[in-house]
Amino acid sequence: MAANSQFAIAIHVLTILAKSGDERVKSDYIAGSVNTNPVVIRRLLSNLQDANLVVSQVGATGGTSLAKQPKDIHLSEVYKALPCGEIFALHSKEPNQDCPIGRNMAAFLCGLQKEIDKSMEEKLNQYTLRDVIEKIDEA
Amino acid sequence: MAANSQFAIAIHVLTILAKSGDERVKSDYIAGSVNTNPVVIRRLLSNLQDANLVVSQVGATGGTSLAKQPKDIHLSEVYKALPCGEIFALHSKEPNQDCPIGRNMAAFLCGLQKEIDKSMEEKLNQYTLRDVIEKIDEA
DNA sequence: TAAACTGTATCAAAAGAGGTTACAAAAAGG
DNA sequence: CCTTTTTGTAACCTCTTTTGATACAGTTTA
Repeated sequence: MAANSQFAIAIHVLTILAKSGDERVKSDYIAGSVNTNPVVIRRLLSNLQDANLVVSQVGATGGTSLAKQPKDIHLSEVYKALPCGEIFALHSKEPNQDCPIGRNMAAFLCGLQKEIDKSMEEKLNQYTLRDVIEKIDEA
Repeated sequence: MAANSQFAIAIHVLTILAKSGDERVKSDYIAGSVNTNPVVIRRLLSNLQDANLVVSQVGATGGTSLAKQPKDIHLSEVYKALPCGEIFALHSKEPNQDCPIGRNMAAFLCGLQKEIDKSMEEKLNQYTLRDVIEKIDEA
């Protein structure tokens, strides 16, 4: 499949919004920087809006701006706002339940998945959008 | 996409091999427990073999067994043995290089990706195949 | 009322994963 | 040395997911 790049694009989009301060930014402009279609951006913004990270306004002079200060937007929030799947998938077909190993495998893997998710979330929680901007500015 | 479940299946397969000790196990048998096609299993075993986790033998009476003790197989090794993609993908199309944000985005994301990969690896390194077997046995 | 947006539905295109068949090569056993 | 069994791999198909694109309704401003 085309790999899921929504997290990467979300960081990009939020950085643009942060740089624009209170000014509303149009999906058309963002699409130009990200190099994709405006609808792709609006779809993504819709998710970010559901998570209260951005605010959009419809109509002429409409557009989107951040809902909070960059220092208050943790990358973990961004990740959670998106419909990303799990780190690794469980079996696509259920294992053979006649086999004692197959029978208990799913529960174990599910627990491991949760643990990894948690450690990833902790990692992403160490960074805010402000950190991202600083790193990009010094580059 | 059909999400990548190779890691999950790899753990399953290795657990079967561990339980079989020195006895060689045929891909047909493993496929039965995992509930998939033998070729899918052989493809996966090929990766595990490249990483020196298992040993296969061709020919009649052939099959596969572990290359080391379960206690010496860390889940991080299993993960690294597989051609899994990154945790999150970068932009599918390169961002607009005329935009200063787009220009520096890739480098930042790439670094973040590496950091997360590392913390995931550390997590997986805490478990060995023996731990898996113990957890499954007590279930 | 016209123009400029967002929000969404719908469809097409591209890529990846998993399943299947087929067959060469290797080993074992008569 | 021939038959059987099994791995290793290539080739192909299908299904699913993601992304890109078009279209259009609804909203806001002027």
